[in-house]
Amino acid sequence: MLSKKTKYGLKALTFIARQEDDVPVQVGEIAKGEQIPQKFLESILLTLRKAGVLGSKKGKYGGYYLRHTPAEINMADVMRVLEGPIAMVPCVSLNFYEKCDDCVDEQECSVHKLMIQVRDSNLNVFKNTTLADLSFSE
Amino acid sequence: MLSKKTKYGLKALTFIARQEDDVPVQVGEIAKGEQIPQKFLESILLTLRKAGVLGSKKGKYGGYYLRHTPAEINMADVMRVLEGPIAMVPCVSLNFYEKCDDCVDEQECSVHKLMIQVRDSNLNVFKNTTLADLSFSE
DNA sequence: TATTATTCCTATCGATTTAATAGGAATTAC
DNA sequence: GTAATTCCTATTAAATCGATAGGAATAATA
Repeated sequence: MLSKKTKYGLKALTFIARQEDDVPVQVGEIAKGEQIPQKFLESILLTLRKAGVLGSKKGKYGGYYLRHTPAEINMADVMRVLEGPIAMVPCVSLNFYEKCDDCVDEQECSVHKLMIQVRDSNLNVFKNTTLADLSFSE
Repeated sequence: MLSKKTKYGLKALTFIARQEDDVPVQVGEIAKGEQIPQKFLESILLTLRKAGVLGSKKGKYGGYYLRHTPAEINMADVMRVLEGPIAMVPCVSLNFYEKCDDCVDEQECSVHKLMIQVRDSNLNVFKNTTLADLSFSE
């Protein structure tokens, strides 16, 4: 299951990407527009900012803005920030690899074999989908 | 993350598929061979039996066996039994569709767009991978 | 028929994760 | 100096996960 955190995060990014103006978008505005609990959204946007996806302006009339153009923001990066590793098991993760305790021969492990394929297939989707693809009708 | 339930279930299926003989395989044997808590494995194999993937023989010298040949068992079916719906959100699930509460226009929803692609890509992998692919070296 | 070994079933438990809330500090525009 | 906003930390309630416990039902075999 996709976490609410990721769902909200994606919606918020889309909301910001769809803004015409160049002024920062406020959390309250996004929360209202996308039906997201404001305090929860605050923490999510904070995470995205710390990861370098969003920038922020503090104080009155502050808010969040994209650090790059929507077409430059790919879902592999975003998903890693919001949802964690793309691989379903650590033993096939490119960025967070960990050996299984139990597994004797990784190459012979059926789970490993299957999850390698799932990882590749998902990575392909995420890498080739940008925030622009999600934000604008084609 | 892949649940332990699914991981153990896949390993157990592979273990059974690799058996030469035609005699039922006992839970204890699989648990020992694959380092899986026996009681936990019991409940998993029960689930697989109720779903029609495995058959069982009760009583002394009983155990579990595949209801079909490994080449006939595809991962889409197995994953749905063990891990639940393949889609990451109900609004893109083919077998368990549910409308989002919040979402006004499904076609315009960024999450929807992305998750459709993920579903298709995963489904493609799962449908085209059989237990035989996972169980035997090529 | 008694014994033994196995699947089958239900219930429970502890730990972890998730989703959300609370309260206020720090910062900035005006 | 005031109002509005992001930023930070802590807490909580509910759900899920992984595992365990105990025993009923069933079947082989001596």
